[in-house]
Amino acid sequence: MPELPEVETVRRALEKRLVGLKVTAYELGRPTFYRRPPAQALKSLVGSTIEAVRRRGKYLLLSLSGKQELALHLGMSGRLILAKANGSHKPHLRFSLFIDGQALEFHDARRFGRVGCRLPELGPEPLDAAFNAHYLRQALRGRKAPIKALLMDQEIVAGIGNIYATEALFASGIRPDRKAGRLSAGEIKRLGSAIKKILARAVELGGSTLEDNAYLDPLGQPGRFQEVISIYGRKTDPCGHALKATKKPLAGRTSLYCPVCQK
DNA sequence: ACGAGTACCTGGCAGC
DNA sequence: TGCTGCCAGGTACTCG
Repeated sequence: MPELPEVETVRRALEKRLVGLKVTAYELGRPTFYRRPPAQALKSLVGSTIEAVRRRGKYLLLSLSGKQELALHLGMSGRLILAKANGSHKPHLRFSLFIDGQALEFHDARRFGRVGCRLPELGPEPLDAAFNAHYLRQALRGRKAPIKALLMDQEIVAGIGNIYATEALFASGIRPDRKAGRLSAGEIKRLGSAIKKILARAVELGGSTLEDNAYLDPLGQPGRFQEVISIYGRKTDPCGHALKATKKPLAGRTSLYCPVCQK
């Protein structure tokens, strides 16, 4: 599932291959009713040059000449693929941008992705200095929601989803259903550092590609963070303890933890 | 303001 | 084997 490390990996690949090139055409995939890509927004890009590829949280931003910007969210199954410009016609292709002999294709089986969307309010980037123990303490103060739900709240910190929230809580020894406002200063400090460490490592390894292959980079390469994942999608933790799921889902998500290592 | 719950979509898989 | 039904996920919405 694309979270910050996966989107950042996509960003780097596109930046390397697309900056300075011109959009020559676009094409919509098979018509759909649910979240149809806005043809107008794509059309207005034709003739513009890609000046930068940026990222904010899980959003990818194509900055083009003429102050144009196209925001993309991959949802859970969205995939950006760089292909030869003759264009493929896979069933889940939603649109293609033709860029100097290449095609940038947006495929999205489950159609949770968004194109040409406006960015919502987003909290700090977790790898920036502004995201630190002090900030996190302020943000969690008095909150009664489970800590995992707040880690996945994009207004508190941008870019974390189920995989990295699960891993960060395991690494800092905190149960996902603890009330956020009840964490000690020490726990918050550990949690903040764990988030930074895990996300930075995941970016280095090119993100996580789980068994379902939901995520592949624009050249079709899988990430390697799944090789060092401690508990997400596993049955036992690295010590061999059987993992448990919380009784209630948190923020609507099943939540895995180690009943021995997480307090 | 906050927390909980739900709809949206569809491939894949468990269970019959 | 073939079917049904449920689950996964992020966001935006509603409701209390």
